[in-house]
Amino acid sequence: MTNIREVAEMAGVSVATVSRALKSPDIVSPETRKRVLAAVERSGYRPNLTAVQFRSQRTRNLVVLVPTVANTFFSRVISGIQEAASRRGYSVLLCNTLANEQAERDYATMVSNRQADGIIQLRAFYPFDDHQGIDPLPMVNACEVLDDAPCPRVHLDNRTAARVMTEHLIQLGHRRIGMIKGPRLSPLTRDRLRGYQEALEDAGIPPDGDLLCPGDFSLASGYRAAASLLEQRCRPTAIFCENDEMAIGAIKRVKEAGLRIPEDISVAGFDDIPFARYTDPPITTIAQPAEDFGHEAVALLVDIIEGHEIKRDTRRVMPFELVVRSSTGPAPKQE
Amino acid sequence: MTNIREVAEMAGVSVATVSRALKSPDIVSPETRKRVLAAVERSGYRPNLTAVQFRSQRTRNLVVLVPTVANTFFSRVISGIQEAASRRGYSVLLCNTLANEQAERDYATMVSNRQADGIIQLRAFYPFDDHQGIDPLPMVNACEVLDDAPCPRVHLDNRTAARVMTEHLIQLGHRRIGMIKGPRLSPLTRDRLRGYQEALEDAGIPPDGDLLCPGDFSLASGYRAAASLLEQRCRPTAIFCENDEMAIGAIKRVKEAGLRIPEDISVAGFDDIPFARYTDPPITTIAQPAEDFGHEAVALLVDIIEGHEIKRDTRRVMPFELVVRSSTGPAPKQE
DNA sequence: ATGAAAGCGCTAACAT
DNA sequence: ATGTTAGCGCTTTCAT
Repeated sequence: MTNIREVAEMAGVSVATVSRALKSPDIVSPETRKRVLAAVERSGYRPNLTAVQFRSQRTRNLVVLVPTVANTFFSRVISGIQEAASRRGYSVLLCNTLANEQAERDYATMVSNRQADGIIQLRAFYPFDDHQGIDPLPMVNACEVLDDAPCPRVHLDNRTAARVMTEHLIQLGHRRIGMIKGPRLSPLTRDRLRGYQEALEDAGIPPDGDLLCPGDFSLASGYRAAASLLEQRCRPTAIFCENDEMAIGAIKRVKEAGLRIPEDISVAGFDDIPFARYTDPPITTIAQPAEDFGHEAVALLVDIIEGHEIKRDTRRVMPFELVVRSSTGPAPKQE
Repeated sequence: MTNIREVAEMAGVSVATVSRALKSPDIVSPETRKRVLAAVERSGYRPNLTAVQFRSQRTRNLVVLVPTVANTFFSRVISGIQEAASRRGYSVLLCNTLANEQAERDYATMVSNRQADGIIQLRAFYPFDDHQGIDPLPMVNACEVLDDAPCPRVHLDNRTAARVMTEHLIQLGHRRIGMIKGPRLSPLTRDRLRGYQEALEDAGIPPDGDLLCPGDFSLASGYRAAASLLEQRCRPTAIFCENDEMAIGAIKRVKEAGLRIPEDISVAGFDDIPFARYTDPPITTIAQPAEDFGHEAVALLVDIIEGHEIKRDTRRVMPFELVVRSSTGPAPKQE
């Protein structure tokens, strides 16, 4: 493997000149530059990136912590992150953490180990044991955000979005609206639940704990939760699921019970994943600008890394959109 | 940020001893080791990974080129890769290439730049401009493989799998079997097509080009292709899709045409993604051990990196399984 | 515009 | 068992 010294010898210049010809071509005379470039070409020289990173104390790598890449919403966010990162000259190290806190901490050490310049966490967990002497902390929290993260956040107004969906259902005449929730401890679940409760309250509908079912964002959990909702003596006429996967699971269960959607029961989702318009019936859901979450997160993180003043409590609240399809309809007449 | 010298001073030893106490604790006296560890603890010292990598000429990073992480099959492969890699002490740099050859070449330079020790390519494209002096080439090609890749391969016997699926359909009495193909130039598409054709031939069914529809593995392309298949004056009684996403698209279109599945027309997929059992009806498909593709690829790649003798033409052919659900059924009676 | 040289933090060969 | 030291390849002062 050719190194910079060999190129310098070939071109008859010093290593410093080779370095300059490559990094800041304008401060090198055109003629010298040409000779250097020729030598680079001829020798097949490639700068040793580990040496560059070591020397310059910058890796131009970004660590992204994602609970699971096997999720159509996150994979869109990731695409957005990669696009924005490469536009700014950064590579991304994608880490599938399966929501494992230890794995997240381990990956976060890549930053304190200088293997990466910053970190984007897509889950509500703070992976640094402490600041480890790094300040400002090169981290951005996006999608599912921590209430007290010591770093900028990019997120949806989940409360309002859930409220809008619930109001849509109420407007259709539903009064018994079941909810299939996400994981217990997630702030996202808490906010969506709050929005749902507020909408009910505003409409004067008394809350009913029996209508709340736990889920974990998986297809199977939606299926199971729907089963328990349908068993109730006075079953809901609508089910609001905290994501589309669970809505798909719920739809399957509802159909197996011989009920029609939306005539007998409405089902709503959240996220607007590509599959949502291919189900039977297509799912009414909340669309989020997934790629833009990635763009924003990268923009903020790179600003931090490059030393721009970014306040710790910066927030970007992304817009959402209610997408009405045919899985929701008027509440059935009272029997 | 503390460095090794400061730790050495704190512990009253040389930097070499600190390095040894951390890397090979057994060759350092217990007492010294204790003092070093205490100093490390007290100072919050973390080895500078870029320095370690630079010095040791090894990064313990693996580059993974994936056409799109937004794919339930690939994301399982990725999970398998990450699991196997971390078990062996490697990190993975996941690169979403969107099947862009230039992006793949760019990422491949991370290996020649020594930012990574090896590369796993999940697509049938060879991303190195030449061997760039590296030999044996630290690359493994998995999932969709190149016929003439100069490196080990991990793949399915796509031809046989497609043949098995087609035979399943033929056994159900189908004679007009449409096929929704993947992208034109993919070897995977070619092999699955071949298996389909062979099964027809064996059954004495003459080939009919009109039954072949192009697709691109997306939901939308399955929908479109099914539309064109249904328009034919003598439409197929079964449609075999080269992946489950296209099958889901096709199912939607078939239902919109007022046809019942499988009574009027059967639809089969490939991959057995999680959604496949949640569609209405659930999809008959070919299951692949996605995570195992990742495990195998990592095992081979690490062997190459660590200098074990691995033949260039090594192949691992992974098993598949026909999963019969209810989207396929007996061919309708002739009218 | 160019060169000489220091040094980033670490590992490993060599010396003790 | 421990210390001394060279040097990995590069960038970047500081001279010229």
